[in-house]
This record gives sequence, C-alpha cells and structure tokens, in this order.
Amino acid sequence: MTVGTPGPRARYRERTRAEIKEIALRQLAEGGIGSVALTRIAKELGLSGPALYRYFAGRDDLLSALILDAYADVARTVGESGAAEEPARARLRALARAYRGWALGEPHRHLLIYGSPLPGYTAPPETLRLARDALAPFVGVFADARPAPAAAAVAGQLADWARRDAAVAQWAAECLAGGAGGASADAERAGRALAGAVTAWTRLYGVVGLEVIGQFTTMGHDPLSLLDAEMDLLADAYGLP
Amino acid sequence: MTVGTPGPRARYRERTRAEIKEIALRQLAEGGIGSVALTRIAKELGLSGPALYRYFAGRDDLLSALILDAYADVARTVGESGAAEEPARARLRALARAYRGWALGEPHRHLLIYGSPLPGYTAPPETLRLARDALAPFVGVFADARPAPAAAAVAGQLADWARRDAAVAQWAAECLAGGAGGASADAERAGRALAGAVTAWTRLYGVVGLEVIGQFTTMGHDPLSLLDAEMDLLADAYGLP
DNA sequence: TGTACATCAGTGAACGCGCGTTCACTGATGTAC
DNA sequence: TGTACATCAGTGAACGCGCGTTCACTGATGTAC
Repeated sequence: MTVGTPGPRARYRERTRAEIKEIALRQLAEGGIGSVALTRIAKELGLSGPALYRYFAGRDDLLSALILDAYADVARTVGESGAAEEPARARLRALARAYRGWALGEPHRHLLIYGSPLPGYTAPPETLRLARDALAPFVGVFADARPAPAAAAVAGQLADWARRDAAVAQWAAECLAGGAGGASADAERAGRALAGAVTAWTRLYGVVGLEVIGQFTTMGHDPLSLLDAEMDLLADAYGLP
Repeated sequence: MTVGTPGPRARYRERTRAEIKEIALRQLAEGGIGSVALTRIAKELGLSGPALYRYFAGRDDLLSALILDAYADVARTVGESGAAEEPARARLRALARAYRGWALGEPHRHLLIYGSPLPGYTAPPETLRLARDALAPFVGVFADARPAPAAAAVAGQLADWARRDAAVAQWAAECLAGGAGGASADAERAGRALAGAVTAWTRLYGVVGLEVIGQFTTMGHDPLSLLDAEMDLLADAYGLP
C-alpha cells in the first residue's frame, strides 16, 4: 500500500471518526462523562450501534481519543499564546489567560482531563508527553528565574530530577532554548525553570479549576483578577523581569 | 412529641442511615460516584432495595448527605488544626497540611466535593455555609495581612464585597476576632484577610487537587515541599510574621 | 398494669429504562491483474 | 478497459446486565389511655 495520499476510503473513515467524536463531545458537555453512550451516538449518526465498532474498539477507546485530543488542544492553545509578549512576566500572564480561556470555553474538556479520574480507566502513555508539551511554554518563561528562598527546596528537587533523568534534562534544555538544540543548560538552571513552571501550573489550576466547578459563584471577586495577581506574585517571587 | 431524648426507634434509624452512608462511601472509594447504587447497598445490608427509601428520599438525597458530611468533615479537620501554632505563617502551613492529609487519606471524598460536578445535581444550600466554615481558619491567619501590590486589586474587590453585603462583613469580622463578637473590623481589613484566605485556598487546591488526580506521578518533586513553599511564598507576599 | 391503636421498618412483585458488546451476515466499494 | 476478488462499512438479532423507583402489603414496635 502506498503511503502518502490517503485514498477515499481512509478519508471517509477519518471523517466519520471525527463526527463520532464531535457527537461524543456534545454529550460530554451536556451530561458529563456518564452520558457519552455509543448507542446514542450511533442513533444520532443514523447508524446502528455495532457500526461504531468499525471506528473505535469500544467506549474506552473513544474516551481515550477525546482525552488525547483535549491534551493536544491544551498544548496547542497555550503554546500559541504569548510568544510575542516581551517581558517574561507578561508572557506568563498571557499563558495563564490562554489556559483559562480554553477551560472556561470548554469546561467539559477541562474536567475530562483534570476532573475526577474515570474509575478503572488507565490513560494511554502518550498522555504523559502531551501533558509535558503543555508545560513547555511555562518552562521557557522561567529560563532566567531567580527563585526566592522559600522556593529553593523545590527547585533543588527538580534539579536533582534533571540530573537523574537525562531525558528530562534534555527536554528542559529544549524548552529553555526555545526549541533549539543547545542542551548546555546546567541542572540547577533547569531545576529553577521547572520549579517556576510547575508552580505556575498549580496556581493556574487552583484558580481555574475552582472557577470551573463553580466554587467562586458566591465570592465577591473576579477570578481573572485573582489569576493575574497569582501570576504577578509568582513573577515577583521568581525575579522575572 | 418530647424533644431531647431520641428514643430507641430514632436511634435505630440514625444507625441504619449511618450504615448506609458507610457502604456508599466504600462504593465511592472503590468505583467512583457511578458505583454508588442503592440496590447494591441494600443487598450488602441484607435488605431489599425499596427498604432504603425509608432512610433516604432517593439516590440524590443520599449523595447530598455524603456531600454535606464531606464539607463538614473538611471544616472540622481544618478548623481543629494549627490553632496552637504561634507565628501566623506556621499556622498557615499547618492548615494547608491538614487539608492535604484529609484529601490524600480520602481522595474519593475530596473528589466528591471538588472533582467534576455531578450533572443535573444541584447542591443543597447548606453547602455554601459549610464551604465557608472551611475557609474561616484561613481568614483568621490573614487578620493582620499587608498584601504586596500585586494582590491589592483582589483585596480591594473583596473589601467592596464586605461593604456591599453585611452578612459577609459580619462573618469576616467573626473570623478575625476568633469567634468573639467584636465586629468592628473595617472593610479594608476584611478584604485583605479574605484575599489572603482565598488565595491560600486556590494554591492549596492547586497542589493537592493535582496530586490527588495523579498529575505529579511522573514529576520529580515532593508535593508536600511544593505545598509548604507555596504557603511560605504566600506568607511572604502578605507580610505574615 | 393492661390493652387498643398508630407508627414505622421492611417485603415482593413489577415497571421501564439504556447500556456495551458479540456474531453471523449482506452489499457496496476499491484494487490488482 | 474489463473482470475477479478482497476489503470494508454497516445491519439485525441477541445476550446479559444493573439500575432507580413505585405500590400495595405485612408484621413488629412503641405509645397513649
């Protein structure tokens, strides 16, 4: 079989897969993960139930596809944002706002990957790489960070991690160099940048996650202001320009 | 009917309700919320299915009871911790660690109240008060906070909130006075304390929430160190002794 | 102290529902000669 | 350019499952006189 041109059958197949995922996402948005049902997807597509097994090995396989798509979408959305901003702290704000925009726009997809884990479901291994991709832009922001004393311990732990695991060290170096190959960054520097990125991510998740599940509805503050403040405080604590 | 002594029937009733909730919690821990099934609870208790309707109006009512219990448990756990610690920043650490301990010990209950919301389920109104109770000790910690400039906007918003809503103002005053009646605290002070408390809560949730759903399993840091660092940085930013 | 009555726990049968998945098959579509 | 064949989308019937909830009822337990 020739590689390259997909052929009409493969194209049709991809289109149907996409339609199935589209309907599944709608069900997810409307009734949560428990409402994603192959039977009803098939009916909506005008197909019989078993027909879906031509496109997905089963319900779990479909959910895996949705999860991987969501991770990829997050990485893309965050990765595309804020690259132009000049001071590092402005870039940090932009990254955080980009994720918030995505999560508020598609809360069901945020919850799919960062809500309650599906019992009995084990995520496919690609998930790890994709989750890392979303973190990469944050690592870049903290390339020249000088953490406050309170953050030194975490930075040290992550530096040790980079020392122990060569793959991690290389990944961090790539993030720091903006994708170029110069992997000459030392572990200390990588540790500082990773600490900043992880902390940015937990703060971002803290604010946005609570906002998505509606825990702020009775509180008298604007979640966006809080998010901006959190990123600014982090920029302060890590000495970002 | 005399109030006071419960009587043997009421006591038996309460015991059975407690047993039902116990089994439901075990099902929740083992298979998530979708696994909480009245039919199977009844079977485990040696009862027929419909018998449970003597104790709970239906599945949603049982879930509501579990949710309210969880909120109350959080408030109690956090409230009991760290009161003795002297410098405010040590108290803050203790509060955060207390919640983390609870959440890691009973991740299913953490997820019940802070994971994906149940579609179609609306929480009973008592939830709000109980959620506030859990925040109260944090407000006390930030009684004399002097927020960094980056946090001023949020503190201002929450001060406005206290000005607009008398009930909020009084609640904040009670938190600041440690439960005493002296509600003379001004709105600015309440706003600063509330801002600190809310921020502490989002940071705490950020770290613990991600830890519970397993997002740190591949990262080379100790989540407890990160949590401590986050609370220390917050104490720095809010000028806590 | 004894008795009549109200209260309440619990049962069994039944309703109606949707779900994931398997299997043997039919018919259309693309492909190799 | 035409034909034989393999591939693949899709069907219909069927299996087996557990679930929440309602209803009319029985029998035990507590309570008021």
